[in-house]
Amino acid sequence: MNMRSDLPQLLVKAGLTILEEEGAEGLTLRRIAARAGVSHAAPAHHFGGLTGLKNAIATQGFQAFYGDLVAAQDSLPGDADPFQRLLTVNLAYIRFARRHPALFRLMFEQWPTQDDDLRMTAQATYVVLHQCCTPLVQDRKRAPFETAIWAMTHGFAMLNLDQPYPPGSPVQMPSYEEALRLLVG
Amino acid sequence: MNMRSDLPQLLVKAGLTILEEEGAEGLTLRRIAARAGVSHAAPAHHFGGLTGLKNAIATQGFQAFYGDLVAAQDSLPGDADPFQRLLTVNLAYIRFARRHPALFRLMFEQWPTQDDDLRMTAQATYVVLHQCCTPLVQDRKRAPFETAIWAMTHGFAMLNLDQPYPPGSPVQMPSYEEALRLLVG
DNA sequence: TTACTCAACTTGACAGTGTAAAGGAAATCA
DNA sequence: TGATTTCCTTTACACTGTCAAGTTGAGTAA
Repeated sequence: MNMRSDLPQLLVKAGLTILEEEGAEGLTLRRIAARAGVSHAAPAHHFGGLTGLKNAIATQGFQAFYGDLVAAQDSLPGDADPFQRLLTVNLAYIRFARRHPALFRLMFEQWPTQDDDLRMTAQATYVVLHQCCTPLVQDRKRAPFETAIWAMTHGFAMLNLDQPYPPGSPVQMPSYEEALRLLVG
Repeated sequence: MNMRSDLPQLLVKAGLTILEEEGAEGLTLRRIAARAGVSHAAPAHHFGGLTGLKNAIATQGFQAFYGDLVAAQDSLPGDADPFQRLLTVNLAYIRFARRHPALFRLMFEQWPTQDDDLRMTAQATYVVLHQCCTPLVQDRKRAPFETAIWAMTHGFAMLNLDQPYPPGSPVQMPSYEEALRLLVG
């Protein structure tokens, strides 16, 4: 083990910081390395290249994402109304996207990959949504119902990424609850 | 007017071709210029820089997108079932995204911009969806209903961009009809 | 015709980018 | 001790966007 305890983790963290502060354009091997205080070739050594580092950053992003969703789920009592639980979790989904637009974009750009860590971390996130949907399925078919909810939430998040509060836009945060109600019934 | 009739249009077309053939990574001022047979600084002259050229490409993309949606709408007789009409248009939406994933991503990345051409072209696209939703609103509130449908369709398209046909994924093309049916009733 | 203007490019230079090869330094191992 | 491996640096290279300056050629006015 080297003097600095864990350079890969340090690099991922530097990448996340840059992503928040400067957006996707600033996410550069050399700038990440500079912020971590190492030479520009160090990241490539640990992650194989820019793609590998992006995958690692996306993986960490999905972990934080998962944490937010679980926290939202746990913020309600166990006997809470299933609709309120689903709404709360999905609003956390959308809020994460709005708070970390560059990271959110990166996550779902890197998502289709061979990287097993990234794929499995992303899949773990979906389980939360799946659990929230289950008690609401009722007499519907499970798969299309889940698909509809996930797609609607993800689309809502995507369309609100960079246009946070456009007055005339048909997509606005407050209307998500009504939209979800239309679907769940 | 120069010998070559319309270089800006030629550059946009070259960009679209590169986007289809090589994806977003190939979309470079210099490669676009090379494919159009001009010097590497010519694009910057006409579009002010890479951003301007990307905006122009995205605008053209939205025009093609609009054309696909209108064609889908017109493929049905005037007295067709409103649900079938909405479904047909939305499947065209999703199919466009699947056929041109890199362009689709670019379009919605450049979408939040000051470029009036791009913004207005993109907005024209939404009108098609709006029209298809109208006869299905019934006793619901219009805005959340439209939002729900658009978000679901867009999310579906996004989640199917790069994972075209994953066997186990909860998101699959055939299930969109069922998902839409859940929402429209 | 001649001189001027101006838009449409080209050329050249520059800082910044990812990647790869080679080297070094220090820890680990035999 | 000597050899090896891991971690990282240095160096080099091709490629990128942008900028400034130069070129070209067609129109315009005198």
